[in-house]
Amino acid sequence: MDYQLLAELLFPNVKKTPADMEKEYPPRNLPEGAKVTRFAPSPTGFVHFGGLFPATIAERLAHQSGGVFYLRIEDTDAKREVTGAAEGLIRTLAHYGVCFDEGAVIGPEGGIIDKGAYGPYKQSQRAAIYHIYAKQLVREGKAYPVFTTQEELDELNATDKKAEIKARDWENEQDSRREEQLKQRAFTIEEVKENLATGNPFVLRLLADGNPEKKTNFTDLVRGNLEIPENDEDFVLLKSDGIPTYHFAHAVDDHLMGTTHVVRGEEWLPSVAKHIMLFRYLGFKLPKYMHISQIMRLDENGNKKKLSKRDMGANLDDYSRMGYAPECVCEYIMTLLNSNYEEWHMQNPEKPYTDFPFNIKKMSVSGCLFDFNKLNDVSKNIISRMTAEDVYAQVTAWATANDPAFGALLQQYPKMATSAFAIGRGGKKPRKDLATWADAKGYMGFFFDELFQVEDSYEERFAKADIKAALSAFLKTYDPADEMNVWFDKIKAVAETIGYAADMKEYKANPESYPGNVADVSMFLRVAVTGKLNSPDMFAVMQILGKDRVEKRVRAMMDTL
RNA sequence: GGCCCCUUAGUCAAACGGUUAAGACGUCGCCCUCUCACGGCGAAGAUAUGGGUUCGAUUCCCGUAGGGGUCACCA
Repeated sequence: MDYQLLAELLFPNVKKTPADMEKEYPPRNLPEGAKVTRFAPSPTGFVHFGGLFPATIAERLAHQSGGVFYLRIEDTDAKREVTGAAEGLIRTLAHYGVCFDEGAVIGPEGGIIDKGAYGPYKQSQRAAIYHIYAKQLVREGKAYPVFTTQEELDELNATDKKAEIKARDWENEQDSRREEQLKQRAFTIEEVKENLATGNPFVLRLLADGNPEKKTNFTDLVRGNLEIPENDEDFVLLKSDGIPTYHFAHAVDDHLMGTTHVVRGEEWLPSVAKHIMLFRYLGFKLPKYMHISQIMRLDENGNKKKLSKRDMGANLDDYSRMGYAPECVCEYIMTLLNSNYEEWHMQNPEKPYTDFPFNIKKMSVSGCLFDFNKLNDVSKNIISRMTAEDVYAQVTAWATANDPAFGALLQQYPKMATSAFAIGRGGKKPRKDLATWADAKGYMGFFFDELFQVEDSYEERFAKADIKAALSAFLKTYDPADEMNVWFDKIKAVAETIGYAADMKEYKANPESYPGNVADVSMFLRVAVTGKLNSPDMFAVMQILGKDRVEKRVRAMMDTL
């Protein structure tokens, strides 16, 4: 077989050589030890929560080492591409603090443009580059074409690949596949000419020289030394539309763009043998690989399952909608990525997570389960350390987008709302009431007359007459100018006037001697004023609500008794 | 089904041959307390399993089971 001729027949328009490309993409001028990493999503929809893991790791590795972190859009499958997905993806990642030094960015008029000298960063714009290497492989007898007629191709495209794969008979597949492969390898130049003349499309396949009985050693930075069988599959390099598959694009792009560390999901682990072979065929240096475990969820049988598209919390944007602050999600991810993060954070509570010395060696190999409890805990801690002004601003921004009526109230009464958020804030032991901005409404919505309603009711063991008497007595002595101690002494006095214990210790010593105590009286007031059995400090609440509101609500409650 | 990866409490995880097997979240109890939240103290709760190697195994090796991934002209 004349491979030189074959290469010319297949790629008549390709004039450049790999050597030309090396000149166009010179090695990066970076300090010793600097890592070049990338995030390379395909624009098929939203950013998956699981995608934030490799993205965060890649970002940390690059920026901690003084290297480069870039974004490459892997849009090689036109069928699955969703318009606008790439832009959405960039925006979402930026929201989570994942920012790129180079690569695809949103242009001034929208759309994706390039930034950096190693582009284009959209694979659909790199077809000519891939063809240079494809031609080279053909020339060296390492790749060959397989033709199909247009009708066959249409038929192929019409089938549901996913369903087809599921229905496959794996047990008997092996031999027939091998046979088919050998048949496809045997062809003549004349046949190629004929096919080209009739305009039949072809895919370019790699001529695999591996023996799956033999194992290659491979070192993964998180998983350690692995033994993997050599590749013997003539996998597709170029699809019939001339666009490369992931494998081929990965090799060419990561080589040309100077990627030193490939961070990707563990679903790529079985493909590593293919990549090792491809890099060898192309004469490229193999980058270092890190295969990250998937994030899991629990299915209805209690088994771990990959967090998939449909699942709650799979879409990163869901967290914004649920009212989680991005830094809370990021910090939660850090706790999963490096288990010593929490310890570090306790010692450095004021430092941002980007100051944490992220360490590959501390990464866990097994896939972890998503835990909302932990996220909420992390989140409550972060929010508890924010100022009331910040909380007000964030809650207002969230509510304006997600709960407009509530948002409008927050904007209408900024002072009252901020004061409400200030209760128990600051100091060594701040309250931890909010895990999400969405929690705010339930926590302090009662401050607004527009939202106030009596949600909880009194226990039946309390005589309505007692409650009414207590509320009435309270109104007689209530003075908003009182200090807290004076205020509370008055509550105690109210308790006494209706025969309830004013002193809790005394009450606990002889609970049977009293129908109730001062805590119960406080509860009568609390329900009247906040509509709930639980609320922040009553004194602070009344201070913020003001005399008119307090009295109005207490009177309204008395009318219902 | 083949191949690959994984396996310490409900969850996330320390312990890189010798510990009473850390810690955090969650759960429960007690204390503080005008409720809740916070905080303090405490409790329950784990090395999947069977064999080796070793004076000694959570740790090393082999088998078994379970879980996950993958086997496209998808990434």
